[in-house]
Amino acid sequence: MAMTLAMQAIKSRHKLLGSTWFARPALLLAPELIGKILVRKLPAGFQPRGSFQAGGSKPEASPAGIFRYRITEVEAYCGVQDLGCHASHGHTKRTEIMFGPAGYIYVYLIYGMYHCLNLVTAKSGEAEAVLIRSVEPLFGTNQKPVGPGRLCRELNIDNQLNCLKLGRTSGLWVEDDGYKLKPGEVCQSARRGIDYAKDYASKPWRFYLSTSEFVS
DNA sequence: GGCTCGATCTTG
DNA sequence: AAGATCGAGCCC
Repeated sequence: MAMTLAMQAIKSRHKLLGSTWFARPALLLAPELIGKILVRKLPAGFQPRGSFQAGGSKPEASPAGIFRYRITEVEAYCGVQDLGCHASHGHTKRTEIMFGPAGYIYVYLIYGMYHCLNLVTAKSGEAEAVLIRSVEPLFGTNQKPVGPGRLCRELNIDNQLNCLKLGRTSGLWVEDDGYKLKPGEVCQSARRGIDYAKDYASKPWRFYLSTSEFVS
């Protein structure tokens, strides 16, 4: 399919968000990630399982293999003092990436069968990250990649991406297309699945788009 | 080396 | 409501 002028215009407005953008506290960054675009470049032959060409039933054949998703739900994990954060146990092999500079990918295996995608934020030594919980596909699809485990399965995200830097090289990055949220559209709640985190379990550090169906 | 448990999802 | 499934973290 030929690239139209309108498509190019929209594409050129997309701004790749780099390390500097991510080098802020997770609590500030998490709500700002809502409405941004998660971009996944899949290897040749791979594609999201439910994708299809708009108006048809055939799988989408994107030559570039690039798929975009609006981020609809995230959680902030805020360093060693946050008992819900993996880094609360200090420097370990698994959490070392969180102590590093912002803009890196932290993927871990959960329950032996699912992966969770996190983006490292804040400055080196702070061990903060944002968990991407749900996204809304910006292309035709039958799948609803709702929930962190299903999201990673849909986007083919696993340990191979762990510790890589966000960007075209790793095949995973974040863009800002200028999409503006309405005031009050981002809601907050307690984070999921961290009952063990004592007084941090009830912190309202989950952020989600109240107007989206793509929320877990 | 062995034990425990989890930032989940599916099935019944 | 419970099972799948495996590696990190921790304690021998």
